[in-house]
Amino acid sequence: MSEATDTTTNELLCCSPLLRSRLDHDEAEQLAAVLKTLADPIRLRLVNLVADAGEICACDLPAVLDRSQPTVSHHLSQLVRAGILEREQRGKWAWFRLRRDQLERVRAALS
Amino acid sequence: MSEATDTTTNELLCCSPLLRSRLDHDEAEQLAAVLKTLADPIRLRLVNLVADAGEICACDLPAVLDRSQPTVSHHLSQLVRAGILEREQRGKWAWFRLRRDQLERVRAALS
DNA sequence: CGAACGAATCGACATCTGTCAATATGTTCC
DNA sequence: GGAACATATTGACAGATGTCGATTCGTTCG
Repeated sequence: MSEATDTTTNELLCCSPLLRSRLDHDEAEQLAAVLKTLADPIRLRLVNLVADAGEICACDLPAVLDRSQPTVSHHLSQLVRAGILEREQRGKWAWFRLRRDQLERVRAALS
Repeated sequence: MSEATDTTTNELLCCSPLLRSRLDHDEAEQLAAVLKTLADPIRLRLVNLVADAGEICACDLPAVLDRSQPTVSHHLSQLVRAGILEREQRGKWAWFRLRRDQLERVRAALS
């Protein structure tokens, strides 16, 4: 494959506002799933890093986070799967950007 | 003891805005802890119920949530410990209210 | 093609979590 | 005090989760 492969972006999410409308079982499950993805210190630091830097390369992260390469890869996958990050392949490196709109949806779901 | 025992209110929380300032390890841990408390479908439904009703009695919840009394009690404890709910003893019943300010802090931490 | 390297997947493991039955604690009321 | 009832705590257990080492996959470049 060539440069700039696509942006494996999962469009999940969620949810009517927790404090303002009735939440059914499915919505509760979905919102819980997204929150669970965010509810980890390493993943929060990833979001924080990418928010600050604009984009981050997976190659730098094991050193920054003091976690093994497979562990970092696993956390990144979870964030992409939840729709919080988007992934872009550039040559042999994987770059990640924040999907601010999706994070905003989570915030809105807590209103 | 008599009526209206106090409001076992834990004042935890948290955090500087995730997208706008550097998050250190401790802040990441604290925010992750609060999010983890919210990241469960039963607990989200509890928050949703209490937001709608103003206050809820523990006595009704096992039926509403289709969970055993100990399980419901456990979830309520977690929410109180995280500062999301406040508990009030009235006679032999336990009533819970939402701490909207605390939930708002969580939302703010995701901004 | 083959070597080199970045990232994903697999397998294993310790820990955490949600759940319930059984029991204990606390409160009311006779 | 003692019966009745609401809630919390304890103990046990299955399933999920975070982690790493080893391996595989994918890409680049001699």
